[in-house]
Amino acid sequence: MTAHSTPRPSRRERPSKPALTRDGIIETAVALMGAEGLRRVTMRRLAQELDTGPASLYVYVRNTAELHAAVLDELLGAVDLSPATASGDWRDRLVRVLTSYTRVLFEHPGLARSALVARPSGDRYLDLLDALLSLLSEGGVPADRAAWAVDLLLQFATATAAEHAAGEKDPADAEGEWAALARALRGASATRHPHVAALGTELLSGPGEARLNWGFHVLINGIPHTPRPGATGAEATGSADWTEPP
Amino acid sequence: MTAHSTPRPSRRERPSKPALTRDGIIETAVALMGAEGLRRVTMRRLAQELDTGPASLYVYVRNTAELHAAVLDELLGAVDLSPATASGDWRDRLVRVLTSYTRVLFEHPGLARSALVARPSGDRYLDLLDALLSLLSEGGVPADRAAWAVDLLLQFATATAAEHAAGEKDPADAEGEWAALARALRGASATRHPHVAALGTELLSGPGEARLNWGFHVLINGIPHTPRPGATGAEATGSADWTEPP
DNA sequence: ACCTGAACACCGTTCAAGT
DNA sequence: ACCTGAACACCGTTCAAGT
Repeated sequence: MTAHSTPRPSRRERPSKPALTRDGIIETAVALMGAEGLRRVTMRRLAQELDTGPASLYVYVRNTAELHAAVLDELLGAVDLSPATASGDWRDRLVRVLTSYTRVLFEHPGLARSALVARPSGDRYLDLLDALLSLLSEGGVPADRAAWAVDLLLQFATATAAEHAAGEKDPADAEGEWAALARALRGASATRHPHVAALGTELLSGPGEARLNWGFHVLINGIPHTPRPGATGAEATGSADWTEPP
Repeated sequence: MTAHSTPRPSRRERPSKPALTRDGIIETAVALMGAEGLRRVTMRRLAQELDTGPASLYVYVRNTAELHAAVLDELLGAVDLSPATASGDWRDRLVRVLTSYTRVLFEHPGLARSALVARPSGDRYLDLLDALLSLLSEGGVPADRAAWAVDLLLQFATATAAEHAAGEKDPADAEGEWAALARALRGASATRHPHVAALGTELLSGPGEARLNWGFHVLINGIPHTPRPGATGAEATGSADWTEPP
């Protein structure tokens, strides 16, 4: 029996226990999230899964926020970036990539919440940034503006997914919140809140997908019309010119 | 001594202990947040402040999310809505109201985080909605579009404030996250991530205020150019026309 | 040098049992 | 009817002490 054929000595209780490395920890975290949801991906529960104490994880991961960011970066591998190199209108393809990103986050809204605060910075995230920047560049968006635009687009997608984090655990809670807002809107006083009263629950209307799509298009239509302040020396006397012909 | 001049009997330990009512609880929560920050506004800590057990609070408040939403609504009283009824370009005045809203949230980014998931639905929030809707109406934005636009504008402002929730406790954490992303961007491979590499930390550049302002203007410029799908019978064969002349 | 048991200082929420 | 003590089932993070 040669060395290469020797199965590595398995630990007593779990033959396939992953090695305690950063990658192993994150891999286990992803699996745990798939099995039990993000809210079970805690330092303690994860340590338990790895047959160790929570303190051990702090050797490889700074804190819970960093752990979640790493998990998200892993998940970002599922985003479809192929439209970036396909043919067709750049705007449509931009929306396709962003929609794919949003769909991935919708699966784990809690992760979207974390992403707003602790952004991922791994390879998958850079892949996504690069794809979006290449589409904006193709669309003739100046580089300085694209740098800000990519943030704006991702922030909108992320925030939209994060909104669904309500009642990830208990759907009754989410319903309660929604119902409270709907009640408030329906009951709006025509004298104190005339515009709200006139619209009523129209303010909450429409399928989420249509609103998401509309939002993407508002941004994509607005970006070419909105130069960065001072970009071409227009800031002058304090109040920049915030519009520009297409 | 008549009844109206009789001071109400004070409880032994805290003469000015607020009554245990919903309003009293929320008032105390606001004070506690001012004194110790949002992360101390927990059911347990709040109960302690009110000299009772946490279970008592559940008679008046459904859960922690609802508590935070109520606190936020209270805070929204500080938003300056006066530009809504002032004179001048409606776009500028819209930005002024939104900037005031964002400034209030910046003081308590954790609350902005909650707001993305559990929106407030109190009077202050309706006041804000109505002010924004009146400005959009003044700008000639069709009502159905304004209903979605107001959401989009507030979501952007809220998400921007929420991003600052990183390191609300320990500034070192926030620095760590930011540094990690900056390192990743600077170290981007020119072959795998050419666009990211070309921009580098330009992606993180600029004062937050300028980016916020730019974002508002992108939205405000995009909204008049982007009809809601099917609004005027244009949806036809599945792919709506997502642009419109100003 | 590397790792971790045990502790510190907390959480949200529920419910049986009191008044 | 209204309220709550006590319990249940957890948290993140640190650090002294082990190997």
